[in-house]
Amino acid sequence: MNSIPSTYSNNDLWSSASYARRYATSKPPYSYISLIAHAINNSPERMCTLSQIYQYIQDHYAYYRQNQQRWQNSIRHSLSFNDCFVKVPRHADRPGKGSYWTLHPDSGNMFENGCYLRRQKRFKIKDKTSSPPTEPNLSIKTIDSPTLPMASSEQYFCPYKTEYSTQIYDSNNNGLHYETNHQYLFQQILPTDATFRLDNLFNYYDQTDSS
DNA sequence: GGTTGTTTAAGGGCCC
DNA sequence: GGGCCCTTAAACAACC
Repeated sequence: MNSIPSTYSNNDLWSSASYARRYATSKPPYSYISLIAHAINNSPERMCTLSQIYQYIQDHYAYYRQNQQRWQNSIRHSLSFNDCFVKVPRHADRPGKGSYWTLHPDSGNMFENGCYLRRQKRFKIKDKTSSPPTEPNLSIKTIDSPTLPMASSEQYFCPYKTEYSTQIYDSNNNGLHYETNHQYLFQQILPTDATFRLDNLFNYYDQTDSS
């Protein structure tokens, strides 16, 4: 990885065409986890499909327009392997391939030490079957729904799907029977939420391909 | 058949 | 040195 010359400020870093050409194809100093997180955070609904994550990374970093099979496999592995990424089922109104991916609300700022290549500590969910975690700046909304509602004006996070049985009396058939239902718990992100902002640090790299 | 998602394994690098 | 994190590769299943 080529280092950034100290003679350049962030503002004029990419104003040099030759510099941009030289560094646009070098590997960005971010781990796949930070790239995925940034793609998610920069999406309007703070959730992305896998293909949207691919697209975001390729759009912003020329380096990832090559050897796609290699890094895309790594992206998929990162999404599955890391608890900080949560899979969100597609809404029935939005048919298509693959689920949406979002950040676990408790993952917070995983790169608060300023290093985007290696986290201080990997985020892990202690007990995946327990109730959703809470944070002071989050409010919990409980919605009875078999599918995930996609609200455009509100941000929903973290679909904790639970299954429960309801006792139903049907006089026409055999009386009592049980019906299995699903319920989702959502964490709604309030406007004051400011977790995981990588914007500043990503700024100069985001400009690489606009040249 | 291609894409998506999961899992396992190995190797390199960083930190205590 | 050991533990942890990250990357890469690969195999496989499920889905569209």
